[in-house]
Parts: sequence; structure tokens; C-alpha cells
Amino acid sequence: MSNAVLKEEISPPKGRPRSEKSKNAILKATNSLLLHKSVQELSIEAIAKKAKVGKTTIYRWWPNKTAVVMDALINQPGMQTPLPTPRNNTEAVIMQLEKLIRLLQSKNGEVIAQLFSEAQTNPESHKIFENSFLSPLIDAIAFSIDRGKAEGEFGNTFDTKTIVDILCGPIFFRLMAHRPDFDDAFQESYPRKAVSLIRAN
Amino acid sequence: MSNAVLKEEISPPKGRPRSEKSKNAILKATNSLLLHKSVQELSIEAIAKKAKVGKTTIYRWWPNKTAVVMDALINQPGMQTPLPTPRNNTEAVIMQLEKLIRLLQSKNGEVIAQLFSEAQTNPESHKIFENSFLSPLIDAIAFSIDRGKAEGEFGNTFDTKTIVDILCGPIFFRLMAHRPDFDDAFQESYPRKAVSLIRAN
DNA sequence: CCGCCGATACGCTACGCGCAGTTCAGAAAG
DNA sequence: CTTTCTGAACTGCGCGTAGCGTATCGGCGG
Repeated sequence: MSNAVLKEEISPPKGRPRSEKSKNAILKATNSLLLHKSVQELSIEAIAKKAKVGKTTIYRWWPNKTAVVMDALINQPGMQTPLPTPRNNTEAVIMQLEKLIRLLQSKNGEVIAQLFSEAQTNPESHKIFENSFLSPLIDAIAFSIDRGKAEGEFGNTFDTKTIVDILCGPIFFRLMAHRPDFDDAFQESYPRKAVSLIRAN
Repeated sequence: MSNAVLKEEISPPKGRPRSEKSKNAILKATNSLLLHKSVQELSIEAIAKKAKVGKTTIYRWWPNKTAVVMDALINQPGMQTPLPTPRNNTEAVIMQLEKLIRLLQSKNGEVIAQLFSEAQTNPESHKIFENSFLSPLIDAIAFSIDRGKAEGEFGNTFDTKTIVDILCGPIFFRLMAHRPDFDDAFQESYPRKAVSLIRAN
């Protein structure tokens, strides 16, 4: 956080500084390669080659492939579009679900599904995926639900964590189990219906 | 299916028959290695070495690693325990969900999650996983739901496919996103509550 | 009934390939 | 002059394929 700034202020960086040019080249090359390859097919060597950069330069700054891809994904144009302010918590959750589905329907959705997969194998990757993607998503929805509970919009039959699972699980399940059905009709109808399920409870 | 029998009746197999001993050794070695390795870490070479079998013997009978692991998983003791006959469709679905969670809680659950992941990358693996695991599971639940709809136990707000997603999605999501919470309490409470959600609709 | 033949499976070894992850010497920035 | 970055070279592993000699089946001719 501001630690970095603080650190720089106290002790100005010694030695040669990190090359921003190389960093950008790596992220750009990664995004470019991901247009034609899956995350698993992607190799660090290919990234290094395309970015005209040594492999070491990549390994120095990222612990593994997942981290590189995650970074490339986030530092992409139009990734942080904020939501309009909702009128109530029910609507907030619906909009968050819609946003999630929209995101997963794009080319990036494929990449995210692959990162999710990678996370199943590698604990290190799991942490990165969780911290960079899953937790922010879940926390945001959980927050709206908690507030909705407090304000009487949602019932208390399920604990918040389970409600999040019930809302998000089907989205990921459909994406990963039968992607052909992950279509516009689903995006259109699912969020409202899913939320209506838990409104009463 | 019976095609195999039919084929044998028409043209009895020529040449040296497949060695059941090798087949069993391969499946056993696979299961054994999976106790300490992930599916992705598992190598065909390691299986061959442990089973004291030529690599070619494996490649001859299985198209890829996923197929071997899937086969090893199915041909495991206590894998096909039939369900007791339910009194109604609601109960049938509950029992199926309980069975699924129980299965995923065992060591096999980890392996299945990894196979699910592998399926995201490789279309070939996806087909195998779908045919051997996902489809049977989904079809069974869908059948109960359809009958439940016809008999008035369930409503028609959601189409059957979406209901299956709503019931199964959270299970896989919790397994893959935050396994620590995939515990006994979840197994105990989730199926009944989840089904109760869709009873009214 | 015996023994050979074609067909297929077997275990084994070896190969080329691609990628992971590390080492090293030197260049670049302060 | 010190610190850090950088790319090339190196090591090791596993994949998937090919070829060798051997084992085991059914069928056929003697």
C-alpha cells in the first residue's frame, strides 16, 4: 500500500531500478498470446520471447504463470468499470451478478475459468487467484447481502457465505460444466430469479 | 455397450488378448500415486514405472491422462453404492445431493476437482469427464426434478437445467473456491435447505 | 493332434522436443 | 563503485513416438 511510498521516501531505491518498459512488454505479450492460447498452453518462454525479455526478468517479478496472467488481466483497458449506485441491496446484488456474468462471457471469462482451474492444482496459484479475483468479488456481494439482512430485505435462513455460494456457484458451474448454455438468455434471466429465491428467506 | 459383445460374437478377437494383469496394475498404480500427487503432477511415466509396464501399453488403451485417472477412479472399491429408494422426488434429490457431497469430501473429491480443472483446458478431457462423471450425475438429478415437476412437488419458475445448476453449482463452487468450508456442517445442512428453496417455485 | 503362421499385445530402450527453473557474466543505472 | 537488472546458456523432466525382440492368441494345413 502506502508502505511502498513510505519506503521510497525514507530510503531512495539503490541500484538499477526496475524497467517499466520490460514490465509493460511482458504484460502486453501475455495478453496478446492469450488471444490464441489457453492459460495452460501459455509458456513463460513464449512470453519472454514475444516480449523480447529474459525469462529471469519474469521470474524475478512474478512467482508463477498465474500471477503473470492475473496481472495482465487486471492491467487491461476497461477492467474496472464501477457500478451505478443501486436503489437497494436487492438491486445491488443483482447488478453485481450481472456484471460477473458479463465479465465471464467475454474473452476474459475463458481466461478466468482457466485461472480458476490452475488454482485447483497449485496452492500458490490458488492464493493469487483468491486474493486478486475471488475475494473482492465475494466480499462485495457478501457486503450487500449482510446489509440486506440487516435492513430486512433478505431472510436469515442461510448464512451469508452459503448465500454467496448459491448465487455465484451456478454461474461458475454453468460456465465450466456446459459453457454452450452460458449465453445471453442466462445472463438476462438468472440474476433476478436467483436473487428472488433468497429474498423471502 | 452390447456392441462390444456383438462384435466379439461376429469376429472373435485376433492375436494376443489384452493383459488384465497390466490393466489392473496400471489402475492400481494410478490410484496409489494419486494419494500423494495431484492429477497434474501425475505423469504417465510414473504410472508406467510403478505398474512395471511399458508406457506404450498405457497409450494404447487410454487417449490421455484424464482417461486413465477417470478409469482408476471409477474402478475403485465402494464407488457404485446405489441409493435407497426414496419416498418422493424431493427426497430423491436430497439424497442425490448428499451422496455427491459425500463423494466430494473424500480424497476423491480433490481428484475430481482436478479432473474438472483439466477439463477446462483440454476439450478431449472435457468430453471424458462429462461422459464419465458429469452427465450421469446431472441426468439423474434432472430426472428426479422433471418427475417432481410433473407430480407437483416442484414449480416451473426455472427450467430444469437451471435448477440443476442452482443445486449443484454451489457444491462445486464451495469445493473449488474455499474448500475449508466444504465440511460436515455443509454436508448436513445444504441439501435440505437448497431443495427447500426450489420446492415452492 | 501337432506345429507353424499371422496377428496383436507385451516390456523395454531410445529419441527429439518443449518447457521449467537456475546459474552466470556482464551491462546499466544511480 | 555498488546494486540491480538482463539475456543467454544450462540442467532436468516428462511427453509422445518408434523400433526391437518376445509372448500369446486363433486358425489352418499336414
